Amino acid sequence: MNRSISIIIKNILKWYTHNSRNFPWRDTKDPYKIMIAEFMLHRTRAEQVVPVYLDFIKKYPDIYSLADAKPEEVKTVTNHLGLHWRSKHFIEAAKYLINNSGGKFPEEYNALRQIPGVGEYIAGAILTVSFNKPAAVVDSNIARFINRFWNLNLNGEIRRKRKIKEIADDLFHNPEPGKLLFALVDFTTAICKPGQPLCNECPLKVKCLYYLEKTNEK
DNA sequence: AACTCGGGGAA
DNA sequence: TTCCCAGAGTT
Repeated sequence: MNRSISIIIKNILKWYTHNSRNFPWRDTKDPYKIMIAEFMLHRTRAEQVVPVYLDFIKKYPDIYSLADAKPEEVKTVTNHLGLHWRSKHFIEAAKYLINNSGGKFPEEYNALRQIPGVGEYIAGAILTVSFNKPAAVVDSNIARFINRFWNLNLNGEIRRKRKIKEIADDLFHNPEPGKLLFALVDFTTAICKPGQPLCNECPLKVKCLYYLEKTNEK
């Protein structure tokens, strides 16, 4: 691990101890609950997901109760959150896990990706949060942070580009990858946010190439 | 690589 | 009013 990576992790985790947000899916390592939360969090504000998530978990506390659910009742989730194509993933994922892995979540990336609706991000979230395994987890916020901090100057769907994934791989190769994910998401929502980032409040600015370039141009 | 999906809060 | 949110599937 190179030196700047370890400094970033240290500072982000330190920032997180004073600035963490509380969400119900952060109180658990249950991969089922992590998956449900992440299904709901697709392009959707976390605050908007909270009541829907709590209601859903109360109604379907585990894989088996969800597998027996009525599709029209599960659809109330996307009635509230939009992106209706997601609604089929809930029951399909539960049935897939029961039929293919005895109702248990696999603990490796390629196997997780076979679950309906589980893409690169959710697979990584489950690995890091539930199983404490290193895996690159790149959402739009983390991609933006990486793009800025190393001044990569990438455009378009930067989240899926190789350079971003390589750096994310280094970042998440640490003892607390799940905690780092939550910390990075909060940090990139509050400080290194889209539009104008709050560089004055950023604990990483002295190392950030975006900040250094910006301040040099003045 | 580019496009689409969507209700809803924030600017 | 516009913008865009803890992405994934498809073309």
